[in-house]
Amino acid sequence: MSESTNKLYGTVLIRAKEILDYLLNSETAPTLKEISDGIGMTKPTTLKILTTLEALKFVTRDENTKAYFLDVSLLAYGEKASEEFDIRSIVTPTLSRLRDSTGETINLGIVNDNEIVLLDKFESPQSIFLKSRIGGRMNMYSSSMGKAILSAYSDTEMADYLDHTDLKKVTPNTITTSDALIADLQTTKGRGYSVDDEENEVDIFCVGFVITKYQKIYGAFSITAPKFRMGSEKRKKIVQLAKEAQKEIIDKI
Amino acid sequence: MSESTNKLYGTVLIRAKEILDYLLNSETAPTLKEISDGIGMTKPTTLKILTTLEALKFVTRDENTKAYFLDVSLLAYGEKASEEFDIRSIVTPTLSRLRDSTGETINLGIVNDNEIVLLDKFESPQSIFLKSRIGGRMNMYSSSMGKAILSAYSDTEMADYLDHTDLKKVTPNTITTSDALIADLQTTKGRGYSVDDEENEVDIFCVGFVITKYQKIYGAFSITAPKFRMGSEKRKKIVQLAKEAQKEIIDKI
DNA sequence: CCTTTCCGTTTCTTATTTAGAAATGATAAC
DNA sequence: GTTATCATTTCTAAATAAGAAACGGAAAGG
Repeated sequence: MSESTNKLYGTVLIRAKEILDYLLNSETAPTLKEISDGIGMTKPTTLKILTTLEALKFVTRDENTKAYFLDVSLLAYGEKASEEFDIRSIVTPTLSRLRDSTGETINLGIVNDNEIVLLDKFESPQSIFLKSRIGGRMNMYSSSMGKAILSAYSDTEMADYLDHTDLKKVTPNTITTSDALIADLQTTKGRGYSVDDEENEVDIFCVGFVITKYQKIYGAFSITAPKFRMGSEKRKKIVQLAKEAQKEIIDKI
Repeated sequence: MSESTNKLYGTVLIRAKEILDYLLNSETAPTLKEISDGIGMTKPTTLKILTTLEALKFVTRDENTKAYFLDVSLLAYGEKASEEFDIRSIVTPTLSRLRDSTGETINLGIVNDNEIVLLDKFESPQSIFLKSRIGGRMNMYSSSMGKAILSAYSDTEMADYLDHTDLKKVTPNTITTSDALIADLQTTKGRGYSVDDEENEVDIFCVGFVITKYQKIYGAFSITAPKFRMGSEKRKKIVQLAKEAQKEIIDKI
């Protein structure tokens, strides 16, 4: 999974990223000690990096509790980055209507570094899963958006993907062998959409649709719901609506 | 405007941020030379930092053109950061309805480091301004959201704000003296909303409403439109709708 | 009210890392 | 096929970083 073991320039930069990632994955704002313990750096070093990160507006510190958290200044970078792939402006009206017509949550994702990055979501009024966050990542092999995209991959691309990926179990239903995955993708291709039946998260059922035109893969969208709300009648209806949405989107590209 | 001139730790980190900012403000993906010239660093140093940033998934490089751009991985940090101020979940349904009832673009902003950061926007179907981007920043003194918030500041807070801010002209209409600004804020307070009459961007007229409860200021929202669509009749109607939205939001906090 | 403990912060010095001039490749332009 | 332009590598003096240790200050415990 890694090629060049050349030592990287910018030790401080690498450590700073470790800190940012630690903050990203913290439920509550951590203190210096928590951070330095958490990543195994000494307190002085951690403090110095944090102080600089604060001066650069990457993190903020609560003066009272002395706890650190990510600064909203970071928003700008991510938004700019996602503009490059501006599927969003094309896709938003359609997916927003699809949310209304299905009553379920719609996700929009793109591939980044062999994973799916959640680019946008259109939440159903009845949903209260905050599990996923814009910018969040998930496996391709265990998610409906990922499998929708994989089903559009060439053999070479697929081989390369498998080469760089461990099919680790995420839930009891996760597909963990290349053969099973390839078979599933074959079915997906025939059916025109992918199915994630509690493979990424227990109790959650998704169907995924790839956004592709003239061989180019732009991304995928999915409809997510708790399994009990995805009986076969409902699912049939949702798939129907989603296929129309997919067609509409592809026409607009 | 700066207090401690203590030298900062983490030279590379500071330079890395310069590069990220350069990418943030580039219209098109720049090459190594453009970046190094643009920020006045030597090519070897710039290249080394960029290589590390690429390894850390902060930037991506187009293999063909060798141009760099920000990586979507950055999305996650900003989104996490903005969760801290989760006005958004409270405010979204109301503002989205306000967009529909007014037919104009609604912005949601918070204060960060004496500036307004655009946290979300609800775009009118008829709008094609891409001027503003989520995460983008604007002056408090020249924007309706900023002035709405300033009008809720105490005298001490206001003095501190003025102390840290240069009232620079952004457009011919920008307010550039403390006295004029204070007078405008007085009017704003009486009226219950702020007005930005081409003070931040020519041809653009906005009204701004602060979101505050029990002395705490959560943020502000604004309605933005090209000036020709903001005649006094329309404006009256919009203000009416917005005041209802403001009330509804504050009740939900 | 004193003692202890627990963090955050500062100091200091060796070891590591960096910065950039110069040289070298690679590619495109002429 | 020569030149120009940009990307990349090499190398080493000079700048920076890392962490042990000591310090400070606030809160907890007796």
